Amino acid sequence: MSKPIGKVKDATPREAINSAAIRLFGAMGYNGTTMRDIAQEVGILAGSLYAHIDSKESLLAEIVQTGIEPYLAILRSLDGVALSPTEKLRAAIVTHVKVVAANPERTFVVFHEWRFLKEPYRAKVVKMRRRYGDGFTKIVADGVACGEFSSELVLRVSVFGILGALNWIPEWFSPDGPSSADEIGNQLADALIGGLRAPR
Amino acid sequence: MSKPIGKVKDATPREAINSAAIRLFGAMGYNGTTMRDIAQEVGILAGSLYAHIDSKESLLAEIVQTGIEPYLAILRSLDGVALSPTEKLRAAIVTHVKVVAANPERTFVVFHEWRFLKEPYRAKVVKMRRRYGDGFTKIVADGVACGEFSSELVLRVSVFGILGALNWIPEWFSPDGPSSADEIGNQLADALIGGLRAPR
DNA sequence: CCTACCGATCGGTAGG
DNA sequence: CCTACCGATCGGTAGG
Repeated sequence: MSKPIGKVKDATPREAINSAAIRLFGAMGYNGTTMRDIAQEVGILAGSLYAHIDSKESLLAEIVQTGIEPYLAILRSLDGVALSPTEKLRAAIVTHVKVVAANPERTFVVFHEWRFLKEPYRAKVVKMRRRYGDGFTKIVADGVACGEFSSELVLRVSVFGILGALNWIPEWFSPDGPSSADEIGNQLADALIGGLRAPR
Repeated sequence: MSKPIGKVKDATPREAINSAAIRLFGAMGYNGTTMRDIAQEVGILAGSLYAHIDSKESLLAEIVQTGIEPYLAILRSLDGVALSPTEKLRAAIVTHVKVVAANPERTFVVFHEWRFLKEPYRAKVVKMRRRYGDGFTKIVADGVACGEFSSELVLRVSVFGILGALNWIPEWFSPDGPSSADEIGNQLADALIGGLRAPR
């Protein structure tokens, strides 16, 4: 009945190292994971890792960059498609969740550990993240006032949606930004409560 | 014109250590910060820190626990108050954002670094986090189908709200959970797109 | 709060 | 992929 937790499809040593690193970076953080931890998970000695990778940081960089790719692919697949902004936004959200679900651990590393990359890598990742945010911005901007709306309340997801939006605030909030905390709070409340309204 | 970045109100050595640790844990992560980093920021030597704190981990624990407190206070202040669920949810969201704005760095540490705490501390923090989530759940459950709805679109905040909800998914998603990725995606889309609907 | 230091462990390498 | 090891740095302590 218990699922065979698997490195099942780690065909190459490099793949085994990648998936071990994803697991460990996710569970203990990049800086909390040692090369010896990774080596043990793979079943080799620490020094032997360097036959397959250049450095710990390049390993993280590869995981993060490859991990963002499918998200950027979502936007590419929707670009120029004949859908209303509402339909596009729904498609982007639904597909995003599917990509998360296909590999939650990798995604966790992508969104939490990228910031420990140093400069050659960091700039590249920052650009990719910005491109993703810009894609959503464009869809929303395109559809400021069109389409239909229907809300089916589902408690669990709604609450996680609210908490996600709230807990993400420290990632983008700036005291020097254009909106006060009060304005932001009310705008978020509008956006999030809107989704909870029962259809009449 | 440049603001005086200040440890201005670090009256005691312990307060200076706390605020230095908050800055550094936020910028470089708990495991990426050394006691020597903190000591340097405070202006003393590493060993001298231990005249004021017990350990690196207890320092993080104190920051995280104290940092969650004002969030739990939001729920306490709303408990038993005569407001509709819609009003309560708005109040909770708005106040949450104000607490973030009052100390974004501390909040960043609270939501990102708590997971590096080990067991005596960790259980306590997990319980506090759960209590906060439960508070929102109760408000939402209380108001499943009542109140009015009005949406004022503000691009920036809406997009960050959407990305926050999405980027938070890996924190709670489980392949063994009650909903498929597709169900979750559509429920999130309902909730988030609802807030973008132009009022008619 | 400093001097002086500790055992442990880190990322990484040379040379097979 | 292993043996054997490196310089650096880690969290923390003893004794003032």
